Amino acid sequence: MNIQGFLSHLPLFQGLPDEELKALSEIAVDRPVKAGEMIFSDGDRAAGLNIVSAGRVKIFKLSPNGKEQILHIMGPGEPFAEVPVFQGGNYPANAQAIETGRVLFIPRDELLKIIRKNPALALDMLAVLSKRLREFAATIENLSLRGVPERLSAYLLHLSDLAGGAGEFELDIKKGLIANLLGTTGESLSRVLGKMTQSGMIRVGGKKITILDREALADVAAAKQALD
Amino acid sequence: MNIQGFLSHLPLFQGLPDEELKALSEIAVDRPVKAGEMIFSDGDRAAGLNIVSAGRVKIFKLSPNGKEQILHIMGPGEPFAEVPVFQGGNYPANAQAIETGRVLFIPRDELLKIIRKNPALALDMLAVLSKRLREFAATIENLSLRGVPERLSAYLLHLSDLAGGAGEFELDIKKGLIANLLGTTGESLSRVLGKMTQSGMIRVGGKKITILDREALADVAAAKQALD
DNA sequence: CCGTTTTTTTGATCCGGATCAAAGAATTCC
DNA sequence: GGAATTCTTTGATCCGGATCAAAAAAACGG
Repeated sequence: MNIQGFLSHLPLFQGLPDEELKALSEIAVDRPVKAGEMIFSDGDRAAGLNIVSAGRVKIFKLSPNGKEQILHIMGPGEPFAEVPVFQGGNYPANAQAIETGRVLFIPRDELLKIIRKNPALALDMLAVLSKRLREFAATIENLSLRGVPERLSAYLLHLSDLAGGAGEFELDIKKGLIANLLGTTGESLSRVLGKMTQSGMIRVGGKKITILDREALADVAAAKQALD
Repeated sequence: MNIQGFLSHLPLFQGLPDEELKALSEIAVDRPVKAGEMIFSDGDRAAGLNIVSAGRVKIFKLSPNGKEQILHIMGPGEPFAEVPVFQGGNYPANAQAIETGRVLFIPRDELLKIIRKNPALALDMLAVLSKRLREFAATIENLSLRGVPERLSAYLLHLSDLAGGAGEFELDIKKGLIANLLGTTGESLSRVLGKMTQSGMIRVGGKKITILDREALADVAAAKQALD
């Protein structure tokens, strides 16, 4: 498919003149990635902006002993690794495809050139980074100040919201990944889901989650009510 | 003192034409804050950018039961609360003066207007936000993947670096605050400092820290060596 | 400078959640 | 569609670090 067409639909590039889009699309490279393939590693020298064009990508940190903390899971249309574009230096985390897909790459210099000429694009990028900062602040708050039950119930409520407030929805990724995203382990996640089921807040059937008592779940998320 | 002069020395506003600086300084408000005074609270509607002009300010999150996680400690010349400038909405955390000082405030609309006209300023802001994202990513990594001894030794080595690599330096803030910045408690911090002293890595005299075995401390920071 | 308040240290205990191990489900892939 | 791999659950145990309590040390204010 056509790169320029793809770029023109991204929120990030709204309002960018066609000629700039064309310039971008001519230097952009859209490469296929296989599920499990590393896209870059923490500390690698960074040369530009990446955008998921198909599939999904996880951005994560690893501990010396192999524990993983996922920072983001990016889907089609989402840019990642913006930081080194504006700061130079190297990638601050690892990126790996969790599904077979494609990743588009735009070299740093070209992008900066176009940003310098288009203040609107600069403001869009500022908004993107601001959004990431808010998400990171929430993650820090979760890790430091909240327990696993709080984080998980908030996550489930969030998924429900994404599904239009539906009482029934599918987990978007496998449970082990959710655990690493929430800063816990698969085992703990499984146990907490079990407790939520026992206390009648949810029903779990494989990847399908049914919220039975949204009120109670919200109370757990807000630490107003303990599980168990 | 003169606001325009102050602004003109900030890295953020380097290269901004005098006329723009003048415009900014005319709408900026520099107000005194007392030690312990709240500057804004999490969730407050945000109306502009803040910059510490004297003293120090802590940016932090609170848990329902009062535990505090410090996100940043900002000193003179450092901007804070940039996020809502580009995203709108409300402040994502609390800000409180930890020393008597002054805080300068620039209304959002004016700042945006000037950024739109000055791409260089936009790129500077992008670099500032990128730096914050790197710091947050490091904080998430610390909280999720590293223990208190790792975080504390890295923090001490960092302070030593700031002091030009000196083997002896002063803690810049009181120990309870360091604990909250590292995501732990005063008690735990005290115990870890005790162990580091026992094993001969450092000497502690009130706020004065002497690094006796930098090598060992670096190994603890990298989780290559356990304490105890 | 002395009494008061705030910080820091030390000790004892407790708890959430990680880890280890193994069984049970669900996917994947010829 | 059946064997193999990968995920998830469940059970038992362990450990880092929080919490509670109280003493000791510093910092502060009059």
